Amino acid sequence: MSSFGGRMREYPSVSIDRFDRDNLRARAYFLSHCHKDHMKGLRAPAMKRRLACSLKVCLYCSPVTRELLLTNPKYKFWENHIVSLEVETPTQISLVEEASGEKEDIVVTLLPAGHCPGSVMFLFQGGNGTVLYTGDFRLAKGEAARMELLHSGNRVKDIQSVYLDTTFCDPKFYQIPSREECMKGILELVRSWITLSLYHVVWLNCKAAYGYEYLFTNLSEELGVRVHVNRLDMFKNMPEIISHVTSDRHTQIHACRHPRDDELFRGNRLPCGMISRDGRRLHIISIKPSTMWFGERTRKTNVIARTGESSYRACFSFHSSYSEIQDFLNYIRPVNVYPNVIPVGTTEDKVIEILKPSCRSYSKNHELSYKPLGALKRSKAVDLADMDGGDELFDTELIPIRHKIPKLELETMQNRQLPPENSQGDTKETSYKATSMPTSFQVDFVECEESNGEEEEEDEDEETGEERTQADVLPHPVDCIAALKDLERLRPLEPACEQRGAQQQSNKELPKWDAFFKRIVEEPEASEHEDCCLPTTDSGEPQSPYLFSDEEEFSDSTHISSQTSSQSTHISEQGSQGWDSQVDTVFIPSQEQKLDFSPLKRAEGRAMFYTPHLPPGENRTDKQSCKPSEHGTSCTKNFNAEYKTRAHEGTAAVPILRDSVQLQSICERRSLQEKSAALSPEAHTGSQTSGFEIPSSPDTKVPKPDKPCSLYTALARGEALH
DNA sequence: GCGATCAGGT
DNA sequence: CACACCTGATCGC
Repeated sequence: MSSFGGRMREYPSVSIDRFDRDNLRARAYFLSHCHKDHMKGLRAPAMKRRLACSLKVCLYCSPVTRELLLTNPKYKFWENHIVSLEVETPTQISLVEEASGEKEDIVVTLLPAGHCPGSVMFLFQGGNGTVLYTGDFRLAKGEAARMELLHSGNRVKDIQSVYLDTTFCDPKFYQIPSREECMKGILELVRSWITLSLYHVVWLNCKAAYGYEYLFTNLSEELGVRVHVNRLDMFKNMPEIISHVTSDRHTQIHACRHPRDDELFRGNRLPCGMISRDGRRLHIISIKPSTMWFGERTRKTNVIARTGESSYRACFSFHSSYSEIQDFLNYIRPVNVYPNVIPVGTTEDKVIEILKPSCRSYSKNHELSYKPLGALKRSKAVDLADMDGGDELFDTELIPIRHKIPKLELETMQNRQLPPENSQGDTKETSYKATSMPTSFQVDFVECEESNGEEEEEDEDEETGEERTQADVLPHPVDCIAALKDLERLRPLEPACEQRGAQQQSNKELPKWDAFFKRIVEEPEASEHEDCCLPTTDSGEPQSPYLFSDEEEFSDSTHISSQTSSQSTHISEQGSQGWDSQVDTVFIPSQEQKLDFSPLKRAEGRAMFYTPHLPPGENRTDKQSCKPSEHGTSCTKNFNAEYKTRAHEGTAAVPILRDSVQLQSICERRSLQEKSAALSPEAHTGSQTSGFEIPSSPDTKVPKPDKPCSLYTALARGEALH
């Protein structure tokens, strides 16, 4: 639960996700998502009075959040004060103190947070530096690297502070199966049950909260069975969701609720009271989404656990795991980090201890005590975030600290079998691995991900720190626009790709100095892409016996392995649902495309319920107009057409225009990428494994591809497994 | 009567 | 485990 007080140190005149007490005096409000613990005070009488006395004060949120909020009559009084901002569209906001007329301009950018429909992070840029408020988030490893707007040019922005969702910032939540893994497990369980007969029904025992929608839509899409829910009016303007849920009880998948639903279930009844049309007895199983995690020493097991004759738990998390948080923060490397959540059982100090090594402020203060291995030192490097516009001199002489991984390129890497767009089919695997790369890149990358050793870099920082800060600060709208012009600047794709490849290798080749300090199981950055991701098997580090223990996570449960989901979960930008299928550049078998929950992809047009109102150029409409045969121009046209300055009545929110030439280059690049994908569709269905591959224990056999389904079926029937 | 807070539940 | 929510009791206005 968020304990964020509502205000950031850098921009105290705005309040985020808290609307009581001092926050009542804020010049502007921001809501990251529609969960009650982030809406404290939002419908209080004090806030009602505040709005009644001000024509100008506004609540900024994503279009989906606005929709969800205003569907609830209790929040209707906000209607004329809500400004929805498009995701991934930098927007200038004037913060005016109404009494004095004092004014401060900031630029805010909403970034997809992957927590629930409409959830976003807020990136603020202004006179006091760049700060990121994550709200609640679930981002897979590498997703920060794919967010264009966290970067300037090819590098991550110089971020002063991150206000971070630390819900699972505890090593005991080291790893949580990916969305894809969890979805896959649930899908197969549901499929195995409801295909037994029309009287076999599943009850998804979901909490009353937004965030399960992708579960419903994917089940519905895969199985052709809509999900019964109590209410669906809030989705009336979200066709991607509403087409997969129903108010008709006569369906085999239910996510409806009742105050005594558990009790009803024990009596073999559904919360909605549905019985079969002919009076025959229903066979109901319940699946309760729960966060199952795998601590650093815990052997990975399953995403589904049987907890009773007709009861299952399915792994499901709205929040990033410990290792996902680390990955995120290590990529951003802010100067400061402030936890939004102090999990029970831990303290703020402990959380900060964990996060500090990922912060530059800490690295500076502690660099002398952390010089364990000279070989791992980074070569001279300066983070020129936000300074690179035209600084080619620096670009050639200095090695950026953290490279953006071009979105499409990263996807390529995650798919592993896919070559860079310009390489050829047969040699694709070797072509990128064998590509030479500068040593400095290797060194750089090792440090980016593996260490907190910042000595050399920070030495450099000391000298240039001021300029860096200055460069990142956007004190004036004109400067903002100038800086933002670089947002989409794209560098040749190969280096980042190679870096990643090389990093995967260097993970294995270089000493793991981290292990000298903490007995943490190191997670190879590339583990999501490894066939076997037992974290420590590739290091010389002594193995914890627990790692290979056959101890089960759940003492009295039948397990369903998630090995079924070892195939690619990558989905190209061409989706398969509804509107997507009409696009003439669909290359991927639909089966492959449906299980993807990357917020980035959502933001790109598979946004569906998360970000249905997409920024121009990122959405399906643009994709459609961006066919390979006509790449470039049409996109640019769309961009320009849609990027009109849009002044909100009574507000000063203005989307920042982007450079159309750069936008065109993006379109062209994406089109090329699509072409490339089209040429090698088999690559998408290759042997890529997701991050949650389960290693076999010595006495187990790996089932054949068709086996898991029969396992699920047997489990669903309650049969014993052997 | 309403809201804030807390305890207890899922 | 913890989440995000609900209900009910209590208190203050």
